[in-house]
Amino acid sequence: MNSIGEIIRNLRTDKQLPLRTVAAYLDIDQAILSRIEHGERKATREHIVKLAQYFNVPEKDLLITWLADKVVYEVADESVAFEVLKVAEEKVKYNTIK
Amino acid sequence: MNSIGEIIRNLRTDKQLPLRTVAAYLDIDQAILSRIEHGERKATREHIVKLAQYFNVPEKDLLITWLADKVVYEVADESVAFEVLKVAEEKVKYNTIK
DNA sequence: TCCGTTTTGATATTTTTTGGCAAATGTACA
DNA sequence: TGTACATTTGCCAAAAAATATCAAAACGGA
Repeated sequence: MNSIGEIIRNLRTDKQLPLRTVAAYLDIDQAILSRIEHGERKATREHIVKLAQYFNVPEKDLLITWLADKVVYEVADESVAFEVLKVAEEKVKYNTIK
Repeated sequence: MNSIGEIIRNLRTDKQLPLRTVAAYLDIDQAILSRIEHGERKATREHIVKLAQYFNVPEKDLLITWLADKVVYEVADESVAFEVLKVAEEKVKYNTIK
């Protein structure tokens, strides 16, 4: 169960690219990309989209992981985390029907 | 499937209390409470805790609804919303084991 | 040790969140 | 309609959080 940061790092290191190169492509400081890979910063949606293109992986997959991480971040440290997600699911279902 | 705002409003109107009174208890402007009830503002965790005490309802229930709304807000408008929540669930499970 | 890469600290900047005030609007009722 | 009270809304200010930048420190292989 990899975090979005771990996935990005794997994609990058598999191609043996330095932070500098990928960061340049994203037009951000390499320090930021380093922090994103470590989960200390959140990537933006644009970053995710660009990375999917850059590494030629399905954008959808990357977006799902990215969003899931954001959701987990919201409920982390909550003892009721699981219940919250269940309720959220019902709400999403309900909203899509309407 | 009521939103946290609707629940708060129901609790308040059931007791026939004006915004002013409840807002004073929360130590916020009544305008803010009005917006919270309409979902235009997010309540803080403290607000939720105080409201549970004030209306004598289980804090846990209110917190779950509050958090679920926040989660739904994160993934709303996402076609992959449901998948995101499923992935988030697995991540939460995985984290609690660790 | 040297060199390229990565991480981290300090700080600046921007964005988001939160709140307050006052005016406008709504509502019930004499 | 007029009045009293409740609610909503627009606009702005303050506080908090997120984000970016730079430079220096730390790391790791040759």
